[in-house]
Amino acid sequence: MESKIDRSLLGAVDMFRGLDESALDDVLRAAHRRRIRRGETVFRQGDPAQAFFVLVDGRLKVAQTTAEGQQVVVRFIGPREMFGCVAVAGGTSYPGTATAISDSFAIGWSQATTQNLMRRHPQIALNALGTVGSRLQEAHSRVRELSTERVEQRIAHALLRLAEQAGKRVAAGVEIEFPLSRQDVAEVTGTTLHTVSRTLRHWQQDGVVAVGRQRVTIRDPDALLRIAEEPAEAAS
Amino acid sequence: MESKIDRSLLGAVDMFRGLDESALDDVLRAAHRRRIRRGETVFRQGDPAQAFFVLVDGRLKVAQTTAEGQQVVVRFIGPREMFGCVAVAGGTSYPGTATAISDSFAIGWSQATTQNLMRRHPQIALNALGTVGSRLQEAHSRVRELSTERVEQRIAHALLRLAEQAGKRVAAGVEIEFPLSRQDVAEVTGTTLHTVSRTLRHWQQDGVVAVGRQRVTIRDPDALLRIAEEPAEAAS
DNA sequence: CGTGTTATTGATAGATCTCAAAGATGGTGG
DNA sequence: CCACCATCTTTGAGATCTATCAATAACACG
Repeated sequence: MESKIDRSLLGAVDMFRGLDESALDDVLRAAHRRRIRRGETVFRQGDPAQAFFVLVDGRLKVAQTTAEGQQVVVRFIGPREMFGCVAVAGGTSYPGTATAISDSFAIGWSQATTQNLMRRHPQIALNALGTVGSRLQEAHSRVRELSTERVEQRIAHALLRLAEQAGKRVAAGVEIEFPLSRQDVAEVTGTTLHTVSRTLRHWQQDGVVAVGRQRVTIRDPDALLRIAEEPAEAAS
Repeated sequence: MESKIDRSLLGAVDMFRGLDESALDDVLRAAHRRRIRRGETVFRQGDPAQAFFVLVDGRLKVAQTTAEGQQVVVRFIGPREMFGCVAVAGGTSYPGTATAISDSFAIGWSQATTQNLMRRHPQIALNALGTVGSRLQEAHSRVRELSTERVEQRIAHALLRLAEQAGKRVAAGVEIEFPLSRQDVAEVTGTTLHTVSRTLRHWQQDGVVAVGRQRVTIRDPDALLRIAEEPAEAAS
C-alpha cells in the first residue's frame, strides 16, 4: 500500500494539483505516513490542530459531538480527499473527530510544515483555498436543506451525495461502497435512525433502493432525485 | 466616506493583515469602489463570480433562494468583512445574492486581479484561507444546531451570534444595530416568522429581550445563553 | 449457539408549520 | 397635518411531521 505513495498519487490530489515534479518531491519529503485501523481515530474533537492529512486509502468519517452527546456527521472522507483542513486554515483545534470506517492509510503534514510548503509553493495555498471554498459551499447547501426540506428529502439528497462521492456501479444499481448504518444516515441528515429506517423501507418497497445491514444500494437514482426535489406531495 | 479608504483601513481587514505598506498600496491600486443603496444588490445568485469584496461601511445580507422561493440567510456582512468569497476561492458563480440592508460602500477586486495579488503576496492567500476556514467552521456549527437543537435554542444562538457581530451597548442591554425583521431571523434559523414572533414575545415577557419593529435588544444575555444551551426543559 | 449490534415496527406525544385574520407601524403624498 | 398604504407583527386553531418510548426481530461473529 505504501508503494502507492509517490508523485503520481500526490499530483492527483486537489491540494497539489499543478505542481511540478520537484515541488511534489518537496511535499512528499515533508510528509509523514500513518495507518489507521477500522474504529481508530486520527484526531479527536478539541485536540490541538497539529496536522492536516490526505487519505490515501480507506474511508473515514468526521463527526462532531454535542454537549448532550449527540453526533453530527460533518463529512465522509474517501481516497485522495483531504481532512483536518483546520490545520491548513490556521485553526487552533480540531472541530471534529476523524474515525476510520475501514482500515485506512493517510499521509499528513504538521501545521508548521504546511505553512512552509504554502509559502514555498503558493499554488498549494490557492488549491487549498479552492478546496476549503467548495467545502464551504457544500456546508451552505446542507444548511439550506436542513432549513427548508423535510426529512425524506434530506435523506434523498444525502444518499445522492454519498452515491456521487462513494458510489460503485453494480448490477442492481449504484451501491454506496462502505458500511453505512441507519444511525449514520440519521447523523448526516439531522433525524433519528427510526425515521431513516422507515423511510428506507418504504423506498425499498417502491423499488427505489435496496437496503441491507449497513448497506444501501440506489436502484433508481431518477426516482430518488424526484423525491429529493419534490415540492410537496405524498407517497406510497 | 471614500476618504476612509486608505492603507490603515485595508490593514485592518483580515484578508490583508500582515502586509507591508507597499503591498497594501498595490492592493489598493487594484481595487474598484462601489456604493450600494439600501435594497440594491451587489451580485445575484447564479451570476458569474467576477469579483470579491470588502465592505467598508454599511450592512449587507447574503441569502440563497430555493427552487420553491424560500430564502435562507447565509450571513450578514458588516464593515471590514469580506463577501463574495467564492470569487477568491475559484468558484464560477455566486451561490447567493448580496443585498444592502443599509446604504453601504464596498471595495472589490476582479477574480483575475485577486489571483494576481495572491501570487504576488502569498500572505493574502494564507489570510483568505484562514477566513474561509473560519466561515467553514461557522457553517458546520449551524449544521450542528439545525440538526440537534429545537427552534427556541436556534433562535437564541442566532441572536447571540448577531449581538456578537453587530451588537451595540445601549442602556437597555445590547441592541442589534441594523433592521432585523422576524422574517430575517426565521431565515437564519430555519423556521417561520410566526414561530419567531411567538418566541420573541415570550422572551420579552420574561425580560430577556426587548423587541420592536425590525429591532431586537438583548436585555439579559446570560438568560439567553441559558436558553441556547438548555438541554431539555420547559419555560414561561 | 450465545451475545452484542443493528434494524424494524407500533403507538403516542409534542413541537412546529400552515392557514387565516386582524393589529401595529411608519412613511408618503395630497 | 392627516389619511392611506405597504410592511411588518401578532395571535389563534388545527393539521402534520417527526421524535420518543418500548419492544421485538434480524444479523454477524466468535
